[in-house]
Amino acid sequence: MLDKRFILENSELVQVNCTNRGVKADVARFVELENQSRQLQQDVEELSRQANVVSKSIGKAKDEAEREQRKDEGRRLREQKDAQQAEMDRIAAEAGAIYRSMPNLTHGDVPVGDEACCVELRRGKSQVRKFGFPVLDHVELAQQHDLVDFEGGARIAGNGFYFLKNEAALLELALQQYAMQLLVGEGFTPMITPDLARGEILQGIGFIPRGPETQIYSIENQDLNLVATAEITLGGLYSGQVIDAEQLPLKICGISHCFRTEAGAAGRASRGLYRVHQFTKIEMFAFTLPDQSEDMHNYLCDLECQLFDGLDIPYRVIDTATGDLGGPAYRKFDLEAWMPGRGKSGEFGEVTSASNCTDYQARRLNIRYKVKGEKGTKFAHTLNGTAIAISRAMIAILENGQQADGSIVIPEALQKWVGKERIGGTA
RNA sequence: GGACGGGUGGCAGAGUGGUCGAAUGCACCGGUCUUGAAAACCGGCGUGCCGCAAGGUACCGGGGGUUCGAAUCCCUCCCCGUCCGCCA
Repeated sequence: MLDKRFILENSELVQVNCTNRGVKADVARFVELENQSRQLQQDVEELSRQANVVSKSIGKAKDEAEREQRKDEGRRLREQKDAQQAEMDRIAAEAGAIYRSMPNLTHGDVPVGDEACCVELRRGKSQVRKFGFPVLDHVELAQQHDLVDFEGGARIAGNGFYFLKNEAALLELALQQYAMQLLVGEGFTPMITPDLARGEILQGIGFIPRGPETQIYSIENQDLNLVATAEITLGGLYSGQVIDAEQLPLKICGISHCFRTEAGAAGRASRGLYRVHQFTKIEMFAFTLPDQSEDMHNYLCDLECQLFDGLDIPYRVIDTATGDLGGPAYRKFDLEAWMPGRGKSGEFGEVTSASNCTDYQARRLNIRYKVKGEKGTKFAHTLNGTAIAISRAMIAILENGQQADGSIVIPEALQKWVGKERIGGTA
């Protein structure tokens, strides 16, 4: 959420930002309602004050008659207050709906426009390979080497679920180790998080549990939801907390399973492991002071590059355009890995994303920091970035590693955990 | 899952219907004393919102209720502890 005072003082700017980001929010209407609500708030407080004065005088009343008369007066004042309050609540509810729909502000360098306007910032170290043989996609490779059981997954949980098998199962664990080791070395606190979270936490991060549009699986009869990312649990971990400023920036990385209904998504682009209902993800999360978040954002992106360079996977980094940004993000960098088997002759496919959410999530989740010796508290900045989303990384590894003899070379960095250099072949 | 006991400021902990945003201690900040430090003493010290300010208002785990008035009484949910049951 944005700072309300900022919206009131910069309503045109906020309206333009909403438009750029493809959000229909009537900022002028919000300002009108907010001003009305504030006026009513003052009236309510004045009536409360009067009623409080009356209440306090009752204890000191000299006789029963006076007490009764004061009680009547108090009752009358509280009734007036309640009426004003009801009016205020009604207006505040309408204002709140608009307020909650407003996306975060946007970094000045972010390209304005839709997906086509996204800007490529850089490329990874590894070059896109030229294959001297017919390229297979990861589904075919997995079938050849018995790595993924899609039919079994469908039988027990439905389309979009799968069993990782043989080297693929070992690859998942290897990728977890690989990412966690690197991040721990960078000073991140490693965590394994709950896979379920309360609705309130999901909403604070910016997800909408339940309802017709939801991407979230929910537990029946309980306020629990399967998480779509560890961003939810890691960000939620500090909800309602006040952090000492000296402790910032705070860097944590967490492994969770991620569950997504992916309603409406289908087709060749989501074949195989690309768009699934469950996968494992290692996520980076950071809490920072406001003036640290931009550097942290670049740092998280650098780490993602380091991770994929270390796997010898070609990729490009994209500065996501305004129309493609989610509500909480101030700026978002995506890593798109080269997937040789994707599309007609290979395509880039999103494997990670790093977002700077500035104080947008912190305001919703009430995550603040306090500077020693200074009065009051301020909202921290939050950032999140994918370290490794296993299923997508798996696609890139299998497809980029395939050889003319049908074997698949395992990236050197993972070999010690998988226990071999290649999958299949004569070696 | 069942029974009981709890949830109060950074921490500990008093407060069971009004004079309570809340005693006291510790921690923290400023000062006196001291060559310096410690100790001692003096003063300050929660958060949000409205307001230039004075001040007002709200907040004692969350939500709702009773009452002129709720940290205090009632309902409900969440969490923590102890015991019992079950169990990787």
